[in-house]
Amino acid sequence: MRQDQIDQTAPIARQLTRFLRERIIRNDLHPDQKISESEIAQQYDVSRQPVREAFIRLASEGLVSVLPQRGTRVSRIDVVAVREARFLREAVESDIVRLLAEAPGRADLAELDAHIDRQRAVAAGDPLEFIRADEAFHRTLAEMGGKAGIWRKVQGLKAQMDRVRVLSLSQFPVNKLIDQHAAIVAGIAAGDPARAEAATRHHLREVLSDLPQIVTANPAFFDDAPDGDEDRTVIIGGGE
Amino acid sequence: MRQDQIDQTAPIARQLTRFLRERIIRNDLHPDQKISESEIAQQYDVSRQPVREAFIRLASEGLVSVLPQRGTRVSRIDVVAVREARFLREAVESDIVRLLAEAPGRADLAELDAHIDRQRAVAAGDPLEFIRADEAFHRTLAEMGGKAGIWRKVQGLKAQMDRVRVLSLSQFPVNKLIDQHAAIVAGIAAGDPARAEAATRHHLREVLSDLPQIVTANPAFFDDAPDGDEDRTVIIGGGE
DNA sequence: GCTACCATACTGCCATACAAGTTATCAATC
DNA sequence: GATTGATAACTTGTATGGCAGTATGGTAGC
Repeated sequence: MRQDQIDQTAPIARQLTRFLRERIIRNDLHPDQKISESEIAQQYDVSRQPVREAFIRLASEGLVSVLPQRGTRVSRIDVVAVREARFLREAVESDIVRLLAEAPGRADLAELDAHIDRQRAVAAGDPLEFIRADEAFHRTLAEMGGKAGIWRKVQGLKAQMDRVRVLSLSQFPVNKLIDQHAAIVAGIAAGDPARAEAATRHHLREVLSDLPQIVTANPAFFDDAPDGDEDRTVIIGGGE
Repeated sequence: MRQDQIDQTAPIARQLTRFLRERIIRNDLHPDQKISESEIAQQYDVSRQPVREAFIRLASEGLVSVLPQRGTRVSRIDVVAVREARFLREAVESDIVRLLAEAPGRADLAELDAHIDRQRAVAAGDPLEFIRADEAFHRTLAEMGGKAGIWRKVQGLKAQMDRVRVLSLSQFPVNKLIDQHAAIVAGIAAGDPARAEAATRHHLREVLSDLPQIVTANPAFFDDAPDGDEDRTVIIGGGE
């Protein structure tokens, strides 16, 4: 059914982390679903250990929560984290775009146009495919701006955001989003930092504009009082 | 030498995570220092497995970086992450303080005063002790504001910030910081949200004001191009 | 003296086995 | 029928052994 296959030569735990993360985001593993180490291990025909390590990584991203001796379950979507991720993206990406607009030679406009063409091509097809194209577009911007490092940092938080996007796939105003992408590129091409930045902020603010409706439509998927991974309450150990 | 002792009845891996995190923050384990699973396991007289899992957690916090088949070493301090953490703290805490000032009954002023008294008591002693008191103060604010959940989320990022604070301990203008704390409490007590918020922002902006000097004074501790934990470059797996 | 090579001593990674705690099941008892 | 208690079937946690890949030191060959 799935085509995610383990490559025995590469580190298994990290592959599993990627696979499971994707399955959670695309809602193949849905919130509150219980997943056990042995169950997943059997599915991928590996031992329990790498699965366990993947769980630890996913737990630190807030995608699953492990209850000692009781089980592991997929976390609900943390609305607060989603808003934070969106906020962070806006801060980072608007900065990047401004940079690109200020130094015209830096951005490969032809490549950006190609990205937009691709988005239009898949707009009518599989929504997941569009999200991938969208992802590639934004990542390319970050790379051109020389901010690939920061981009990767944001990704961890972005996973929560992507889960929401998958949920809202059906009512996705895809063409509008593509037009907004085009507007960003146009701002860069014109060498107009203010315009490019404004277009980016506008775009990212609109992406989750329908978050409240999605939450009320799928209450079981969201959580208002999420439980963190472990105890970080005291960074510098108590002395008394 | 150390008093951090493993409690065999509680989950070992999580205890180790806490111990090692503290040792990194307090610079007992310094940047670029190589640490191996077996070495740490021997120190705490446990098996390698929980150590390994602690490493994974610390890696996802950016405190160590594991190089497959090569070794694990303490990460340098990521200046970008430090700034981000400070920024996030300002956003969260100024919001919390404003909330407390708006609803006067909410904050236990006596407890806050007690915190400040404690800070003055330890101001001249062990600098680490002051950081703990400071930490407790800010955490209490978050709890009173009912934002303990968000607070814990920020903690993960804050670890990087704390490392810097430990480095700058000697030249810490401790009394000034305490006065700023008092100003925040005064704002809350007066029921003046704007004043309380301003005091908070001013305080948090000053905490790392000497970051540049610290960086130039200890260049070996900081890194400009940190390497993330693992590959998060593609959230939704490539399809082409 | 310099380079290429090989043995050795590491490293992190994975599989397996065992331990300890939690939940579910079901039967005996009131 | 409702409650209680033992037991079995889970769960995650830990310990151990062996594996493959990497750095290191020394040595043979040039």
